Amino acid sequence: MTTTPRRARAPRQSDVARLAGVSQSAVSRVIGGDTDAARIPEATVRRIQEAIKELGYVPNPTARKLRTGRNRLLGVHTFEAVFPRAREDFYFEFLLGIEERAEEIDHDLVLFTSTGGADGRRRVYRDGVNRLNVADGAVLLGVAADRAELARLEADGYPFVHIGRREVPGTRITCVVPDYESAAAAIVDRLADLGHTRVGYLSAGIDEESYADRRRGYESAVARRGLRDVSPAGPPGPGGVPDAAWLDRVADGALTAVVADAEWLAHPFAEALAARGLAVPRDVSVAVLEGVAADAPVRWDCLEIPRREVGRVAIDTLVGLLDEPGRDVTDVLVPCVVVEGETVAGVSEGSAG
Amino acid sequence: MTTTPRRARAPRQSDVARLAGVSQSAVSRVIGGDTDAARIPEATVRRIQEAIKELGYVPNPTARKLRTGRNRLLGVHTFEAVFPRAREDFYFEFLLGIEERAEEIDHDLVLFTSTGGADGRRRVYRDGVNRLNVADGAVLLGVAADRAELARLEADGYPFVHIGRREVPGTRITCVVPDYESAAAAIVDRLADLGHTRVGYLSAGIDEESYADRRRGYESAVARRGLRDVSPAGPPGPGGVPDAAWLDRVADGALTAVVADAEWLAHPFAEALAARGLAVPRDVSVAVLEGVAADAPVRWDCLEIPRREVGRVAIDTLVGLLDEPGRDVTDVLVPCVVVEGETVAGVSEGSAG
DNA sequence: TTGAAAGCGCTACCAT
DNA sequence: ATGGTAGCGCTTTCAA
Repeated sequence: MTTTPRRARAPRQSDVARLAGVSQSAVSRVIGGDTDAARIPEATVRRIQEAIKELGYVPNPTARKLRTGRNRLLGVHTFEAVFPRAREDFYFEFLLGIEERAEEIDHDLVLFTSTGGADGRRRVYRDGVNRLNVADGAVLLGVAADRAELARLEADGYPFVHIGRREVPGTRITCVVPDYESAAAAIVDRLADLGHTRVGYLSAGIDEESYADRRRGYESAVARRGLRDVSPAGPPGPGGVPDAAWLDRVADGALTAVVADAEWLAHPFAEALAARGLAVPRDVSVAVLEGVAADAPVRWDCLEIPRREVGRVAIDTLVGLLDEPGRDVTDVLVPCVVVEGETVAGVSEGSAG
Repeated sequence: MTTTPRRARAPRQSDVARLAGVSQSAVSRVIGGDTDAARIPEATVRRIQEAIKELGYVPNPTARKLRTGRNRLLGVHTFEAVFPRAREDFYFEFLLGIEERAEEIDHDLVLFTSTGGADGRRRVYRDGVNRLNVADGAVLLGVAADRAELARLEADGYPFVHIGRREVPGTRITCVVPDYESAAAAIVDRLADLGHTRVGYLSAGIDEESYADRRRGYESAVARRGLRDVSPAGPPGPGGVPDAAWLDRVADGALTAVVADAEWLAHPFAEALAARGLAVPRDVSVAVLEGVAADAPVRWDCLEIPRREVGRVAIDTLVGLLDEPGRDVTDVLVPCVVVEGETVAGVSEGSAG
């Protein structure tokens, strides 16, 4: 048995060319499948392919990338968590969609993992080096995206898309986002269809784009349907309990339906109602504007956030950006599904007014 | 406000050089920190750094890699599973160690994710292309490592280490492995120290290197300490229940201690003993040659597999390979800790003999 | 139909 | 101390 020397130099196109008795460019063309443009005779192609096989030649992706700017590598950068850990549920479905779609379109994925700061937050730029640059472009995700880094990436002309809306003043970044606005509006429409005319919005008070989207959808639908908005004035107290004065008004029949932008607001609200002798959905309907685990204690009417689809769309959007660098896409919306649960009902006679 | 043209060409060293009024190689030297070798005056260095800042220059890792063969990118390839899922995941602790160490030595990690086959198994080679090639080297893991791929990688001279021993005939692959052999021997030594002279080995019958390691450690220690080996003849029946005839001999006092190479063998064994009126560890001591969850129903005497440390060592070994391509490392052993539980005791008087 | 050669951005050698 | 330049492996234009 011949002992292969360890760490032998990898064969290059020129080696293949020499063995096949052709020029290096011929080899390149055969590998690139360019046999149409410059018709290479069957026989030559075969000779080259044999040489490739004999030498065990594999193209060098680095050289390819340097030359063409592409290497069919897409980066994925998450701004927090080491390997998907605490937020594993949050990321997981997105990642599945990303992977699934990348593979369908024959791209490889590169997951950038290293943190970079002692704070555990992940950075794109380390010592001024854009680590993502080895990939053709990247999908970024993370609730705590660093806006300065996004802005810099954008200024550097690095192609990327962000999952979740992120607005950075003076910058147009391409985002792929669940369409919370339409979903919130659809829920209000449903309430209106069921006869509700006085509704309220329970806000967690989170200052983030996706929550603004929900609120906007709610407000536009309330206006469009001519409903009366009877939302509490301020943010909830600790534990998500709403303002007591407002609760008393609700107990007096000030509204018949409430929309909460987080599940953890709905629970204390329902309990506060119960304490006042009201029941959900008999007296007040409640809908939640986010996804709720299937095994949750209460089957809230809620949203289903199409995480997987968002991941897939992110890949397609990114590749679109790569193929057409001129394009200026900003938001790509992915529809949410409204899930009917057990907490929304028609207006009961007693509370109609 | 000036509108930056989207997707502007990234600045190169030559741009910096022009702006600073120096040659491109001077720029390269400043960036490479080579100011010692070829003393560049303070003033020049500063001018160059200003130009770098003004232009927002960042080095191109692809070009770097093409030139030097290194880009401080280490690949991680897992042969199965999509994204590392839960904490309990087989991979998780290894990955933590890998990430931790890579970061300490200022390398970035690239997680190769895409499957490649319809079977869901991950491949290194796809259409003959070694996808790992963008990284300087890689750590591979996976219980179902494809030996053919390992052999090919090795033949191609690609630098990699494998976590867990994998033997491929005719090939010397570098493995980082928990030292099961020593650990198994240490456990037997402890049993011998406690007065046990007749012992048995419960094998799950898994045909894998790490199980062979355990058995070897057991057998060498048994021989060295002059113990009598009273192991069951064949593999366990369904459910891990050992051969009944052998159990009867155990009930007759044929041995006083047993070592199991999997936790799921220890349970049915203990139950079978109980059915025959024997107790663990009163009559028979039992040790498990693998890690056991801290919250397991029985606190077995067992091993603690240093997964995190294995990950760290894998990185160091890999980088060692990169720095000294000539070296021919094969197995790197990482010590296991023997965890004392409640299932091993000294030989009781009644069963001594 | 095929080959020669330029050049992607960088590092390092060899001049000055 | 600094600059010119070769060349990493590849794709692609231009000539032959």
